[in-house]
Amino acid sequence: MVKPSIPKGTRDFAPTEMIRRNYIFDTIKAVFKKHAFLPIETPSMENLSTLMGKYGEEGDRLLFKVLNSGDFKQGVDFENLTSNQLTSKICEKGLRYDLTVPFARYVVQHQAEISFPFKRYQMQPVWRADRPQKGRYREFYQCDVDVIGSTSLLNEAELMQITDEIFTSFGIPVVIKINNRKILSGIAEVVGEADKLTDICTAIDKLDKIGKEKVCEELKERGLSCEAIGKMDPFFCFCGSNEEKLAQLDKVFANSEIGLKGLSEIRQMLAYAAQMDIKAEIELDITLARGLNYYTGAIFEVKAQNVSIGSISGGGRYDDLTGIFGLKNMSGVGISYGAERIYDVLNELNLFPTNIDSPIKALFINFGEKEELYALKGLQALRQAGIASELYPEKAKIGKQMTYANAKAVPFVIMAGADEIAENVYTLKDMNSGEQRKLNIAEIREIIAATL
RNA sequence: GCGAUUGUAGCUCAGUUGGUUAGAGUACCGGAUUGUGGUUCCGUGGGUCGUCGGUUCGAAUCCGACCUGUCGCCCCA
Repeated sequence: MVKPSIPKGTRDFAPTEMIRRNYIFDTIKAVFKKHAFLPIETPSMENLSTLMGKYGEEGDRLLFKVLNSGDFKQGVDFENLTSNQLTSKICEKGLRYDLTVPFARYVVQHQAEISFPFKRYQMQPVWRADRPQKGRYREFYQCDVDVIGSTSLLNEAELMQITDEIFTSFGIPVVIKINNRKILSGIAEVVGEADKLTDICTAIDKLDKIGKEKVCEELKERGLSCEAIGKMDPFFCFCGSNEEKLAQLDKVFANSEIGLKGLSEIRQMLAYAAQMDIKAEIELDITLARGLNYYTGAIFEVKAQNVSIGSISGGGRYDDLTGIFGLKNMSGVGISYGAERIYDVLNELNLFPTNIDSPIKALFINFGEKEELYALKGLQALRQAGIASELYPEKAKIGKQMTYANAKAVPFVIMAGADEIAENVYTLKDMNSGEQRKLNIAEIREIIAATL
Protein backbone atom coordinates (compact mmCIF):
# COMPACT_ATOMS: atom_id res chain seq x y z
CA MET A 1 0.00 0.00 0.00
CA VAL A 2 1.21 3.49 -0.83
CA LYS A 3 0.66 6.08 1.84
CA PRO A 4 -1.27 8.86 0.10
CA SER A 5 0.65 12.12 0.09
CA ILE A 6 1.54 15.05 -2.13
CA PRO A 7 4.86 16.83 -2.66
CA LYS A 8 6.06 19.36 -0.14
CA GLY A 9 4.52 22.78 -0.51
CA THR A 10 1.64 21.64 -2.75
CA ARG A 11 -2.00 21.41 -1.74
CA ASP A 12 -5.28 19.72 -2.54
CA PHE A 13 -8.30 21.98 -2.64
CA ALA A 14 -11.58 20.71 -1.25
CA PRO A 15 -14.88 21.79 -2.87
CA THR A 16 -15.49 24.44 -0.20
CA GLU A 17 -12.04 25.88 -0.84
CA MET A 18 -12.45 25.72 -4.61
CA ILE A 19 -15.71 27.63 -4.40
CA ARG A 20 -13.93 30.38 -2.53
CA ARG A 21 -10.92 30.30 -4.82
CA ASN A 22 -13.16 30.52 -7.87
CA TYR A 23 -14.90 33.51 -6.31
CA ILE A 24 -11.48 35.19 -6.16
CA PHE A 25 -10.56 34.29 -9.73
CA ASP A 26 -13.98 35.26 -11.09
CA THR A 27 -13.95 38.63 -9.35
CA ILE A 28 -10.47 39.47 -10.61
CA LYS A 29 -11.23 38.23 -14.10
CA ALA A 30 -14.39 40.32 -14.35
CA VAL A 31 -12.39 43.49 -13.69
CA PHE A 32 -9.70 42.51 -16.21
CA LYS A 33 -12.32 41.91 -18.87
CA LYS A 34 -14.07 45.18 -18.17
CA HIS A 35 -10.79 46.98 -18.81
CA ALA A 36 -10.46 45.31 -22.21
CA PHE A 37 -7.68 42.88 -21.38
CA LEU A 38 -7.57 39.60 -23.33
CA PRO A 39 -6.70 36.17 -21.94
CA ILE A 40 -3.74 34.01 -22.87
CA GLU A 41 -2.22 30.87 -21.41
CA THR A 42 1.29 29.51 -21.72
CA PRO A 43 2.62 26.02 -20.94
CA SER A 44 3.59 24.94 -17.42
CA MET A 45 7.01 24.08 -18.77
CA GLU A 46 9.33 26.45 -20.57
CA ASN A 47 12.76 25.77 -21.96
CA LEU A 48 15.28 26.42 -19.21
CA SER A 49 17.08 28.80 -21.57
CA THR A 50 13.97 30.99 -21.40
CA LEU A 51 13.87 30.95 -17.62
CA MET A 52 17.48 30.89 -16.44
CA GLY A 53 19.16 34.17 -15.61
CA LYS A 54 15.97 36.21 -15.48
CA TYR A 55 15.39 36.19 -11.75
CA GLY A 56 18.90 36.54 -10.38
CA GLU A 57 21.02 33.88 -8.72
CA GLU A 58 18.37 33.17 -6.11
CA GLY A 59 15.72 32.68 -8.76
CA ASP A 60 17.79 30.14 -10.66
CA ARG A 61 18.10 28.08 -7.50
CA LEU A 62 14.32 28.18 -6.99
CA LEU A 63 13.50 26.93 -10.49
CA PHE A 64 12.08 23.42 -10.71
CA LYS A 65 13.96 21.58 -13.43
CA VAL A 66 12.50 18.74 -15.47
CA LEU A 67 14.68 15.73 -16.20
CA ASN A 68 15.15 14.98 -19.90
CA SER A 69 13.19 12.05 -21.29
CA GLY A 70 14.98 9.05 -22.68
CA ASP A 71 18.49 8.06 -21.78
CA PHE A 72 19.64 11.31 -20.21
CA LYS A 73 22.81 9.59 -18.96
CA GLN A 74 24.22 9.03 -22.38
CA GLY A 75 27.42 10.97 -23.05
CA VAL A 76 27.26 12.84 -19.74
CA ASP A 77 30.28 12.82 -17.46
CA PHE A 78 28.61 12.44 -14.06
CA GLU A 79 31.91 12.11 -12.20
CA ASN A 80 33.58 15.39 -13.07
CA LEU A 81 30.68 17.84 -13.28
CA THR A 82 29.32 20.08 -10.51
CA SER A 83 25.61 19.78 -9.77
CA ASN A 84 24.94 22.98 -11.69
CA GLN A 85 26.87 21.84 -14.73
CA LEU A 86 25.14 18.47 -14.56
CA THR A 87 21.73 20.12 -14.45
CA SER A 88 22.34 21.93 -17.71
CA LYS A 89 23.30 18.62 -19.35
CA ILE A 90 20.38 16.51 -18.24
CA CYS A 91 17.57 19.10 -17.99
CA GLU A 92 16.42 21.36 -20.75
CA LYS A 93 12.96 22.21 -19.39
CA GLY A 94 11.72 23.83 -16.20
CA LEU A 95 8.43 24.79 -14.56
CA ARG A 96 7.61 28.48 -14.95
CA TYR A 97 8.60 30.70 -12.04
CA ASP A 98 6.24 33.55 -12.83
CA LEU A 99 3.97 34.64 -15.67
CA THR A 100 5.88 37.71 -16.80
CA VAL A 101 8.90 36.05 -18.39
CA PRO A 102 6.80 33.49 -20.29
CA PHE A 103 4.66 36.43 -21.42
CA ALA A 104 7.73 38.24 -22.75
CA ARG A 105 8.69 35.08 -24.62
CA TYR A 106 5.14 34.79 -25.98
CA VAL A 107 5.14 38.38 -27.20
CA VAL A 108 8.39 37.97 -29.10
CA GLN A 109 7.42 34.61 -30.54
CA HIS A 110 4.00 35.81 -31.69
CA GLN A 111 4.82 39.43 -32.47
CA ALA A 112 3.52 39.12 -36.03
CA GLU A 113 0.02 38.10 -34.84
CA ILE A 114 -0.29 40.62 -32.01
CA SER A 115 -1.64 44.14 -32.40
CA PHE A 116 0.15 46.46 -30.03
CA PRO A 117 -0.32 47.80 -27.44
CA PHE A 118 -1.19 44.31 -26.24
CA LYS A 119 -3.29 44.10 -23.10
CA ARG A 120 -3.34 40.57 -21.76
CA TYR A 121 -4.31 38.83 -18.58
CA GLN A 122 -3.18 35.39 -17.47
CA MET A 123 -4.22 33.37 -14.41
CA GLN A 124 -2.19 30.22 -13.97
CA PRO A 125 -0.09 28.40 -11.38
CA VAL A 126 3.63 29.03 -11.01
CA TRP A 127 6.20 26.93 -9.16
CA ARG A 128 9.09 27.80 -6.90
CA ALA A 129 11.37 25.34 -5.10
CA ASP A 130 11.21 27.55 -2.03
CA ARG A 131 10.92 26.34 1.53
CA PRO A 132 7.21 26.49 2.38
CA GLN A 133 6.06 28.85 5.12
CA LYS A 134 2.87 30.56 6.11
CA GLY A 135 1.34 31.95 2.92
CA ARG A 136 4.20 30.57 0.85
CA TYR A 137 3.83 27.48 -1.27
CA ARG A 138 5.79 25.69 -3.96
CA GLU A 139 2.80 25.80 -6.29
CA PHE A 140 0.62 28.88 -6.29
CA TYR A 141 -1.50 30.95 -8.65
CA GLN A 142 -0.77 34.35 -10.01
CA CYS A 143 -3.23 36.62 -11.76
CA ASP A 144 -1.26 38.88 -14.07
CA VAL A 145 -2.30 41.86 -16.18
CA ASP A 146 0.20 43.53 -18.44
CA VAL A 147 0.17 46.16 -21.16
CA ILE A 148 3.08 45.78 -23.54
CA GLY A 149 4.03 48.00 -26.42
CA SER A 150 3.12 51.34 -24.86
CA THR A 151 5.18 53.66 -22.70
CA SER A 152 2.22 55.84 -21.71
CA LEU A 153 1.76 56.36 -17.99
CA LEU A 154 -1.97 56.00 -18.62
CA ASN A 155 -1.24 52.27 -18.35
CA GLU A 156 0.29 52.64 -14.90
CA ALA A 157 -2.75 54.63 -13.84
CA GLU A 158 -5.11 52.04 -15.25
CA LEU A 159 -3.37 49.31 -13.29
CA MET A 160 -3.93 51.33 -10.12
CA GLN A 161 -7.56 51.72 -11.06
CA ILE A 162 -7.91 47.97 -11.72
CA THR A 163 -6.30 47.27 -8.36
CA ASP A 164 -8.72 49.62 -6.68
CA GLU A 165 -11.74 48.04 -8.38
CA ILE A 166 -10.65 44.52 -7.49
CA PHE A 167 -10.09 45.19 -3.82
CA THR A 168 -13.22 47.31 -3.59
CA SER A 169 -15.17 44.31 -4.92
CA PHE A 170 -13.58 42.12 -2.27
CA GLY A 171 -14.20 44.70 0.43
CA ILE A 172 -10.52 44.66 1.39
CA PRO A 173 -9.16 48.08 2.39
CA VAL A 174 -5.74 48.45 0.79
CA VAL A 175 -2.89 50.87 0.36
CA ILE A 176 -1.36 51.04 -3.10
CA LYS A 177 2.29 51.79 -2.59
CA ILE A 178 4.12 53.25 -5.55
CA ASN A 179 7.67 54.15 -6.34
CA ASN A 180 9.87 54.42 -9.39
CA ARG A 181 13.16 52.73 -10.15
CA LYS A 182 14.36 56.05 -11.58
CA ILE A 183 13.96 57.60 -8.14
CA LEU A 184 16.05 54.78 -6.69
CA SER A 185 18.61 55.34 -9.45
CA GLY A 186 18.56 59.02 -8.55
CA ILE A 187 19.29 58.18 -4.92
CA ALA A 188 22.18 55.93 -5.93
CA GLU A 189 23.49 58.71 -8.16
CA VAL A 190 23.16 61.43 -5.54
CA VAL A 191 25.02 59.42 -2.90
CA GLY A 192 27.72 58.59 -5.42
CA GLU A 193 27.13 54.84 -5.72
CA ALA A 194 25.34 54.62 -9.07
CA ASP A 195 26.78 51.18 -9.82
CA LYS A 196 25.41 49.72 -6.57
CA LEU A 197 21.75 50.20 -7.52
CA THR A 198 20.77 46.55 -7.05
CA ASP A 199 22.41 46.35 -3.63
CA ILE A 200 20.73 49.57 -2.58
CA CYS A 201 17.35 48.26 -3.77
CA THR A 202 17.51 44.96 -1.88
CA ALA A 203 18.67 46.64 1.30
CA ILE A 204 16.37 49.65 1.28
CA ASP A 205 13.38 47.43 0.55
CA LYS A 206 13.68 45.96 4.04
CA LEU A 207 13.45 49.30 5.85
CA ASP A 208 9.98 48.83 7.31
CA LYS A 209 10.82 45.26 8.29
CA ILE A 210 14.26 45.48 9.92
CA GLY A 211 14.68 49.21 10.60
CA LYS A 212 17.12 51.85 9.56
CA GLU A 213 20.15 50.63 11.50
CA LYS A 214 20.07 47.12 10.08
CA VAL A 215 19.59 48.49 6.58
CA CYS A 216 22.71 50.64 7.04
CA GLU A 217 24.59 47.59 8.28
CA GLU A 218 23.52 45.63 5.23
CA LEU A 219 24.50 48.47 2.91
CA LYS A 220 27.92 48.46 4.53
CA GLU A 221 28.23 44.71 4.03
CA ARG A 222 27.29 45.19 0.41
CA GLY A 223 30.25 47.50 -0.02
CA LEU A 224 28.83 51.02 0.18
CA SER A 225 31.08 53.68 1.65
CA CYS A 226 30.25 55.17 5.02
CA GLU A 227 30.01 58.54 3.35
CA ALA A 228 27.36 57.30 0.92
CA ILE A 229 25.37 55.66 3.70
CA GLY A 230 25.45 58.91 5.63
CA LYS A 231 24.11 60.75 2.59
CA MET A 232 21.21 58.31 2.35
CA ASP A 233 20.00 59.26 5.78
CA PRO A 234 17.47 61.90 4.65
CA PHE A 235 15.82 59.37 2.31
CA PHE A 236 14.90 57.13 5.21
CA CYS A 237 12.71 59.70 6.92
CA PHE A 238 10.61 61.26 4.21
CA CYS A 239 7.14 61.83 5.51
CA GLY A 240 4.01 63.80 4.79
CA SER A 241 1.69 63.73 1.81
CA ASN A 242 2.80 62.56 -1.61
CA GLU A 243 3.08 66.21 -2.72
CA GLU A 244 5.29 67.05 0.23
CA LYS A 245 7.56 64.10 -0.43
CA LEU A 246 7.82 65.04 -4.09
CA ALA A 247 8.67 68.63 -3.19
CA GLN A 248 11.47 67.48 -0.89
CA LEU A 249 12.80 65.14 -3.55
CA ASP A 250 12.81 67.98 -6.11
CA LYS A 251 15.50 69.70 -4.08
CA VAL A 252 17.59 66.57 -3.51
CA PHE A 253 17.50 65.63 -7.17
CA ALA A 254 18.36 69.12 -8.47
CA ASN A 255 21.44 67.59 -10.17
CA SER A 256 20.11 64.16 -10.99
CA GLU A 257 18.41 63.97 -14.34
CA ILE A 258 17.19 60.44 -13.81
CA GLY A 259 15.86 61.24 -10.36
CA LEU A 260 13.87 64.16 -11.74
CA LYS A 261 12.51 61.95 -14.52
CA GLY A 262 11.26 59.54 -11.85
CA LEU A 263 9.53 62.36 -10.03
CA SER A 264 7.79 63.63 -13.14
CA GLU A 265 6.57 60.12 -13.92
CA ILE A 266 5.11 59.79 -10.44
CA ARG A 267 3.42 63.17 -10.80
CA GLN A 268 1.90 62.19 -14.13
CA MET A 269 0.63 58.88 -12.72
CA LEU A 270 -0.97 60.64 -9.80
CA ALA A 271 -2.52 63.24 -12.10
CA TYR A 272 -4.14 60.49 -14.20
CA ALA A 273 -5.21 58.60 -11.12
CA ALA A 274 -6.89 61.71 -9.77
CA GLN A 275 -9.32 61.51 -12.72
CA MET A 276 -10.15 57.88 -12.03
CA ASP A 277 -12.11 58.00 -8.81
CA ILE A 278 -9.72 55.68 -7.00
CA LYS A 279 -10.85 55.01 -3.45
CA ALA A 280 -7.74 53.24 -2.14
CA GLU A 281 -4.98 55.29 -0.60
CA ILE A 282 -2.04 55.76 -2.97
CA GLU A 283 1.19 56.26 -1.10
CA LEU A 284 4.55 57.21 -2.54
CA ASP A 285 7.05 55.06 -0.67
CA ILE A 286 10.62 55.62 -1.78
CA THR A 287 11.81 52.61 0.18
CA LEU A 288 9.72 50.33 -2.01
CA ALA A 289 12.24 48.60 -4.26
CA ARG A 290 11.10 45.01 -5.01
CA GLY A 291 13.62 42.31 -5.62
CA LEU A 292 13.06 41.58 -9.29
CA ASN A 293 15.70 43.51 -11.14
CA TYR A 294 14.00 43.83 -14.51
CA TYR A 295 11.91 46.77 -13.33
CA THR A 296 12.96 50.10 -14.82
CA GLY A 297 10.15 52.55 -14.05
CA ALA A 298 7.08 52.49 -11.86
CA ILE A 299 6.92 49.92 -9.06
CA PHE A 300 3.72 48.85 -7.31
CA GLU A 301 2.96 46.93 -4.21
CA VAL A 302 -0.43 46.47 -2.57
CA LYS A 303 -0.84 45.89 1.14
CA ALA A 304 -4.06 44.98 2.90
CA GLN A 305 -4.77 47.17 5.89
CA ASN A 306 -5.21 45.71 9.39
CA VAL A 307 -3.76 42.28 8.58
CA SER A 308 -0.34 40.82 9.18
CA ILE A 309 -0.12 39.19 5.77
CA GLY A 310 2.57 40.63 3.50
CA SER A 311 1.97 42.17 0.11
CA ILE A 312 -0.96 40.74 -1.84
CA SER A 313 0.02 42.19 -5.15
CA GLY A 314 3.06 43.64 -6.87
CA GLY A 315 4.30 44.81 -10.23
CA GLY A 316 6.05 47.44 -12.23
CA ARG A 317 7.35 48.67 -15.56
CA TYR A 318 10.01 46.81 -17.48
CA ASP A 319 11.63 48.43 -20.52
CA ASP A 320 13.61 45.55 -21.89
CA LEU A 321 12.21 42.20 -20.90
CA THR A 322 11.81 41.17 -24.53
CA GLY A 323 15.31 42.32 -25.48
CA ILE A 324 16.94 39.04 -24.55
CA PHE A 325 14.52 37.29 -26.91
CA GLY A 326 15.55 39.65 -29.68
CA LEU A 327 12.80 42.28 -29.67
CA LYS A 328 13.85 45.82 -28.75
CA ASN A 329 11.76 48.84 -27.83
CA MET A 330 8.94 46.88 -26.30
CA SER A 331 8.25 48.46 -22.95
CA GLY A 332 5.59 46.97 -20.75
CA VAL A 333 3.98 47.42 -17.39
CA GLY A 334 2.13 44.86 -15.35
CA ILE A 335 0.91 43.81 -11.98
CA SER A 336 0.33 40.44 -10.39
CA TYR A 337 -2.29 39.50 -7.81
CA GLY A 338 -1.50 36.61 -5.48
CA ALA A 339 -4.61 34.44 -5.20
CA GLU A 340 -3.61 32.54 -2.06
CA ARG A 341 -2.61 35.69 -0.21
CA ILE A 342 -5.96 37.26 -1.08
CA TYR A 343 -7.65 34.06 0.13
CA ASP A 344 -5.91 34.37 3.49
CA VAL A 345 -6.85 38.04 3.82
CA LEU A 346 -10.51 37.39 2.97
CA ASN A 347 -10.49 34.57 5.48
CA GLU A 348 -8.88 36.60 8.23
CA LEU A 349 -11.23 39.54 7.71
CA ASN A 350 -14.24 37.25 7.27
CA LEU A 351 -15.08 38.83 3.93
CA PHE A 352 -16.10 35.83 1.85
CA PRO A 353 -19.74 36.29 0.83
CA THR A 354 -21.85 33.72 2.68
CA ASN A 355 -24.12 32.93 -0.27
CA ILE A 356 -21.32 31.17 -2.19
CA ASP A 357 -21.00 28.42 0.42
CA SER A 358 -24.27 26.68 -0.55
CA PRO A 359 -23.87 26.09 -4.27
CA ILE A 360 -26.47 23.30 -4.30
CA LYS A 361 -29.89 24.75 -3.65
CA ALA A 362 -32.17 21.71 -3.43
CA LEU A 363 -32.00 17.97 -2.81
CA PHE A 364 -34.81 15.59 -3.79
CA ILE A 365 -35.14 12.72 -1.33
CA ASN A 366 -35.21 9.29 -2.97
CA PHE A 367 -38.14 7.18 -1.70
CA GLY A 368 -37.90 4.34 -4.19
CA GLU A 369 -38.46 3.27 -7.78
CA LYS A 370 -41.83 4.90 -8.45
CA GLU A 371 -41.17 8.00 -6.38
CA GLU A 372 -37.81 8.74 -8.00
CA LEU A 373 -39.48 9.01 -11.40
CA TYR A 374 -41.83 11.64 -9.98
CA ALA A 375 -38.87 13.39 -8.34
CA LEU A 376 -37.06 13.50 -11.69
CA LYS A 377 -39.90 15.59 -13.15
CA GLY A 378 -39.56 18.14 -10.38
CA LEU A 379 -35.80 18.10 -10.66
CA GLN A 380 -36.02 18.86 -14.34
CA ALA A 381 -38.28 21.86 -13.68
CA LEU A 382 -35.87 23.34 -11.16
CA ARG A 383 -32.80 22.80 -13.33
CA GLN A 384 -34.54 24.45 -16.28
CA ALA A 385 -34.96 27.49 -14.05
CA GLY A 386 -31.23 27.46 -13.42
CA ILE A 387 -31.51 26.15 -9.87
CA ALA A 388 -28.61 23.84 -8.96
CA SER A 389 -30.31 20.74 -7.60
CA GLU A 390 -29.95 16.98 -7.39
CA LEU A 391 -31.80 13.76 -6.63
CA TYR A 392 -30.22 11.40 -4.11
CA PRO A 393 -29.24 8.47 -6.31
CA GLU A 394 -30.16 5.65 -3.91
CA LYS A 395 -33.19 4.73 -1.87
CA ALA A 396 -31.45 5.26 1.44
CA LYS A 397 -32.96 5.95 4.84
CA ILE A 398 -34.40 9.45 5.08
CA GLY A 399 -32.12 10.31 7.99
CA LYS A 400 -29.09 9.47 5.92
CA GLN A 401 -30.30 11.59 3.02
CA MET A 402 -30.98 14.47 5.41
CA THR A 403 -27.48 14.18 6.84
CA TYR A 404 -26.15 14.29 3.31
CA ALA A 405 -28.09 17.50 2.63
CA ASN A 406 -26.80 18.96 5.87
CA ALA A 407 -23.20 18.11 5.12
CA LYS A 408 -23.48 19.86 1.74
CA ALA A 409 -25.29 22.85 3.28
CA VAL A 410 -28.22 22.39 0.92
CA PRO A 411 -30.85 24.93 2.02
CA PHE A 412 -33.92 23.08 0.67
CA VAL A 413 -34.93 19.43 0.74
CA ILE A 414 -37.83 18.24 -1.39
CA MET A 415 -39.80 15.09 -0.57
CA ALA A 416 -42.44 13.28 -2.56
CA GLY A 417 -43.98 9.93 -1.63
CA ALA A 418 -47.31 8.32 -2.45
CA ASP A 419 -49.37 11.13 -0.84
CA GLU A 420 -47.62 13.93 -2.72
CA ILE A 421 -47.78 12.05 -6.01
CA ALA A 422 -51.54 11.59 -5.59
CA GLU A 423 -51.98 15.33 -5.01
CA ASN A 424 -49.41 16.34 -7.69
CA VAL A 425 -47.38 18.33 -5.16
CA TYR A 426 -44.00 18.16 -3.40
CA THR A 427 -43.11 18.75 0.25
CA LEU A 428 -40.57 21.56 0.50
CA LYS A 429 -38.50 21.61 3.65
CA ASP A 430 -36.49 24.68 4.62
CA MET A 431 -33.40 23.23 6.26
CA ASN A 432 -32.62 26.36 8.24
CA SER A 433 -36.01 26.80 9.87
CA GLY A 434 -37.14 23.18 9.70
CA GLU A 435 -40.49 24.38 8.35
CA GLN A 436 -42.12 22.31 5.62
CA ARG A 437 -45.04 22.83 3.23
CA LYS A 438 -46.80 20.97 0.42
CA LEU A 439 -46.54 23.01 -2.79
CA ASN A 440 -46.65 22.50 -6.52
CA ILE A 441 -43.35 22.61 -8.38
CA ALA A 442 -43.91 26.11 -9.84
CA GLU A 443 -44.37 27.54 -6.35
CA ILE A 444 -41.25 25.74 -5.15
CA ARG A 445 -39.31 27.12 -8.08
CA GLU A 446 -40.40 30.66 -7.21
CA ILE A 447 -39.49 30.28 -3.53
CA ILE A 448 -36.02 28.94 -4.25
CA ALA A 449 -35.40 31.40 -7.08
CA ALA A 450 -36.21 34.25 -4.70
CA THR A 451 -33.30 33.21 -2.46
CA LEU A 452 -30.71 33.31 -5.25
C1' G B 1 20.49 26.59 0.59
C1' C B 2 21.24 27.59 6.52
C1' G B 3 19.02 27.22 11.62
C1' A B 4 15.00 25.70 15.18
C1' U B 5 10.83 22.69 15.98
C1' U B 6 6.95 18.84 14.89
C1' G B 7 4.80 13.80 13.58
C1' U B 8 0.29 8.25 17.68
C1' A B 9 -7.04 6.04 14.26
C1' G B 10 -10.09 10.00 8.64
C1' C B 11 -9.69 14.55 12.28
C1' U B 12 -8.21 16.66 17.47
C1' C B 13 -5.18 14.63 21.07
C1' A B 14 -3.72 11.23 25.85
C1' G B 15 0.09 7.54 26.56
C1' U B 16 4.00 7.30 33.66
C1' U B 17 12.48 7.03 34.48
C1' G B 18 11.97 2.10 28.25
C1' G B 19 8.01 -3.12 30.38
C1' U B 20 1.81 -7.54 28.86
C1' U B 21 -2.81 -7.04 23.77
C1' A B 22 -1.35 1.44 22.41
C1' G B 23 -6.25 4.62 24.56
C1' A B 24 -10.10 8.82 24.53
C1' G B 25 -13.13 12.34 22.04
C1' U B 26 -14.99 13.19 17.30
C1' A B 27 -16.27 11.53 12.43
C1' C B 28 -17.78 7.10 9.67
C1' C B 29 -20.88 2.58 9.41
C1' G B 30 -24.96 -0.34 11.81
C1' G B 31 -29.01 -0.45 15.41
C1' A B 32 -32.88 1.85 19.09
C1' U B 33 -36.53 4.74 14.94
C1' U B 34 -38.92 1.36 7.27
C1' G B 35 -41.32 9.77 5.96
C1' U B 36 -37.29 13.78 8.61
C1' G B 37 -31.08 16.30 9.57
C1' G B 38 -28.25 20.05 12.38
C1' U B 39 -29.72 17.42 20.00
C1' U B 40 -29.91 11.42 22.67
C1' C B 41 -28.49 6.18 23.67
C1' C B 42 -26.07 1.38 22.29
C1' G B 43 -22.73 -1.24 19.17
C1' U B 44 -19.03 -2.50 15.01
C1' G B 45 -14.87 -1.46 12.21
C1' G B 46 -10.53 1.35 11.86
C1' G B 47 -3.12 2.03 14.02
C1' U B 48 3.68 -0.84 10.24
C1' C B 49 2.96 4.89 16.80
C1' G B 50 6.04 9.49 9.77
C1' U B 51 10.03 6.05 7.26
C1' C B 52 14.58 3.39 7.58
C1' G B 53 18.47 2.03 10.64
C1' G B 54 20.93 1.77 15.62
C1' U B 55 21.15 0.96 21.26
C1' U B 56 18.49 -2.72 24.51
C1' C B 57 16.36 -8.99 27.06
C1' G B 58 12.50 -5.46 25.56
C1' A B 59 11.40 0.96 21.91
C1' A B 60 5.44 4.96 20.56
C1' U B 61 9.24 6.32 24.48
C1' C B 62 16.55 6.76 23.82
C1' C B 63 20.15 7.84 19.40
C1' G B 64 21.10 8.84 13.89
C1' A B 65 19.57 9.76 8.89
C1' C B 66 15.68 10.87 5.66
C1' C B 67 10.49 12.49 4.75
C1' U B 68 6.39 15.85 6.17
C1' G B 69 4.20 20.13 8.71
C1' U B 70 5.36 24.80 11.35
C1' C B 71 8.67 29.11 12.50
C1' G B 72 13.08 32.27 11.63
C1' C B 73 17.21 33.62 7.67
C1' C B 74 17.68 34.19 2.32
C1' C B 75 14.19 35.42 -1.19
C1' C B 76 9.26 36.28 -2.54
C1' A B 77 2.85 36.04 -4.28
